[in-house]
Amino acid sequence: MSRSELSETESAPRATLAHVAERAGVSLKTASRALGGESYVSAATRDRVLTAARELDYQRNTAASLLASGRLADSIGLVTGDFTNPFYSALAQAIEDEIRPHSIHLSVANSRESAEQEWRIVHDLADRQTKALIVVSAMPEHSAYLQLQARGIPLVFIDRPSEDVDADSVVFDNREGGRIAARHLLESGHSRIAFIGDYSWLPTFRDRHAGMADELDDSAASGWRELVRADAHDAASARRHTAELLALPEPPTAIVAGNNRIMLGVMEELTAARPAQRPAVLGFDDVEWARVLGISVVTGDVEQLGRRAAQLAVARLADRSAAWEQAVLPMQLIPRGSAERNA
Amino acid sequence: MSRSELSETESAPRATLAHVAERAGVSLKTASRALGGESYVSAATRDRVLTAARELDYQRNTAASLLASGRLADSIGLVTGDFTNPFYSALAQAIEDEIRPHSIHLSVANSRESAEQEWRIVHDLADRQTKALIVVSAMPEHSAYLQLQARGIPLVFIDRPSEDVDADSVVFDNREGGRIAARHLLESGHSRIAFIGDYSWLPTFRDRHAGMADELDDSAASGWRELVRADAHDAASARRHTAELLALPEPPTAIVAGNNRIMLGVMEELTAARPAQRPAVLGFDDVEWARVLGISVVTGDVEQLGRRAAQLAVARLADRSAAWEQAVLPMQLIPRGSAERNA
DNA sequence: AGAGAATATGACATCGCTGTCATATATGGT
DNA sequence: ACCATATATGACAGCGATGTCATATTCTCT
Repeated sequence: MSRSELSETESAPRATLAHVAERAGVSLKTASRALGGESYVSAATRDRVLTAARELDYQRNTAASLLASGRLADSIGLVTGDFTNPFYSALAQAIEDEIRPHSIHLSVANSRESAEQEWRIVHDLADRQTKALIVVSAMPEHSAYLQLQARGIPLVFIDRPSEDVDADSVVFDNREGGRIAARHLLESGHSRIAFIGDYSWLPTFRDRHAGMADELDDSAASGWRELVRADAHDAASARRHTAELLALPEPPTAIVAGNNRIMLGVMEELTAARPAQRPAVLGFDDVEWARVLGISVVTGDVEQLGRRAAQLAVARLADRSAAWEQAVLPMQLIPRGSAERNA
Repeated sequence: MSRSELSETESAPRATLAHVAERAGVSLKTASRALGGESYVSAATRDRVLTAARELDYQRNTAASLLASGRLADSIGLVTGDFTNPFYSALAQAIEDEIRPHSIHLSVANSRESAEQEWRIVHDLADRQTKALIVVSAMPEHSAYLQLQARGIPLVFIDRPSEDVDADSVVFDNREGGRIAARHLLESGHSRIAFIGDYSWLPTFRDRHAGMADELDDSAASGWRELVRADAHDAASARRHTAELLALPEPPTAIVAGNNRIMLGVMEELTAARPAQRPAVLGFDDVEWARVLGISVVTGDVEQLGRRAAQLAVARLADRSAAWEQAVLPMQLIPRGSAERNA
């Protein structure tokens, strides 16, 4: 560590409070008071300090400030796939709403659904100011997270639970969601039901798929498994899958879209292709435009999902001896007509 | 400041590295190495330290860590209205993409379009670790930001410029956007053109409105000013305005929606009300569902908007002597058919 | 005018951690 | 065996700010 001489050289890389104080001709503490907006500083002095600070391009060193004042800059990190996905941004909103009253900040970072990127980000966050992490993980297995836990950083898996690491998690009851979707379509008289889903290794995909199987395997729509398409995380690939399904000799009469990205792709294709027999559509995740388009969806309360995760993270910060909590939130059907059409 | 005795009392409020080291029977530095993942620590020692850390619920004090290591935890704060608005979340995404390579973090906070809340948030961010602020301001005037600048915190106004504070800003050319919208509708043969806009004090509203005036006041649609409705920031109020416009003796043949929230409200009302003469719709801001619904929009490149703002903030961090920059990005029409219908 | 409060300012230790440098022990090659 | 490396560990100072406490310097108000 190099010794700083406080000499009045012309090119100081970073001005420190000492420089400002020297320039303003006051003590360190007085300068601190002026910059910090404390009382008991005369107007003249304050002005001199502020001017000196401006002239020197002074920026308070937050780390030093926090350390000295004992305040700890709590900040929670949120790692999701991509904020252009309204599911994730709604999550961020809910979490921020929940933690602001605790005066905890939210740092966001996006993995773009890449495991490597996720790992890099998580490390970066952990190395810096983040006190706890809330993660929608794009990693198939999570043993790497063990070292974070060992470092004492609370971890909350959200939307996608971890199967190999003990940690708090908040998820929807996706299996039941799958059943609800299947039941609704069966009741609407569909017998050729397709499912376009996420990455097949995702717990959300697997659970929703399993739930549908619960209802469909022994039903009038028992041939459904031939109509399952997976690994469509973005709208473009969902669109391709849709086109493919529509081109089948006997196309599905109903399509279940595994998430809102997929729902978007399906709708884009249906809009563009205008098939003679427009299949019914049932989506997972609710989004604002589903209302406008009258698309029925199976969804959970995303705000709750986020808030619950934030609560767990905050609680962990205070007491990490508590037992892991696995919160499971219900899903429900919001019928809007799209799944009943053309039954 | 209280003196810590390092006594082996049972209820330590926060374990410090010294406690961990003591418990593991190693020096401070060795404990630091083990926790920090440095090399040159034997496996046995590392285990002992990690165990001690876990037992004591140790959390590294980030402020101290950053201070000692000289790293500065750069973090930029983004203040927007509400992340459920895809415009804002797209902005966040773009900013995050831009600053991550600089290993700067993004802290997000939402004002919910309340000036007071914005002020509270901004202060909070400034008091903590945030090095620079990017703000979509909900404040009609910004003199309050002067003290932040005096404190040396770079400020970038985004989407909504400030008229009273000198700072960097990045905005769209909204006036030209208004002209483009008006021209397009005129060319499509409309003569009763309505405009439902944001809060009337917003620069975005005023500029778009002015741009429309440029084209419409002396045109076939010169009566348009009677069909202007303002202060509809959310979908619900936009919906009410739409209903009102549709109920006029001579309803508009085209509606311009001042932003994506408003566009949503307009579409909801049109879907629900199914008017005999469905007016053409032209929106500001592009959103994913506008494609599906075939809604023509006037928009700028939101990703550029965010990236540019982030670049300015980052540049400011390095050199705050540069002149203020006012970046203005172009807007363009994306025709999708909705504005030409029923002309 | 003088006592007591309010206002201004400074000296100094200290927050909790990591960088530097010194030292000690293990390992390996010849 | 012996010296050169590689591996492990610790002592200590110092990061840049703020809290505490002491000390001056005004202001009141009798």
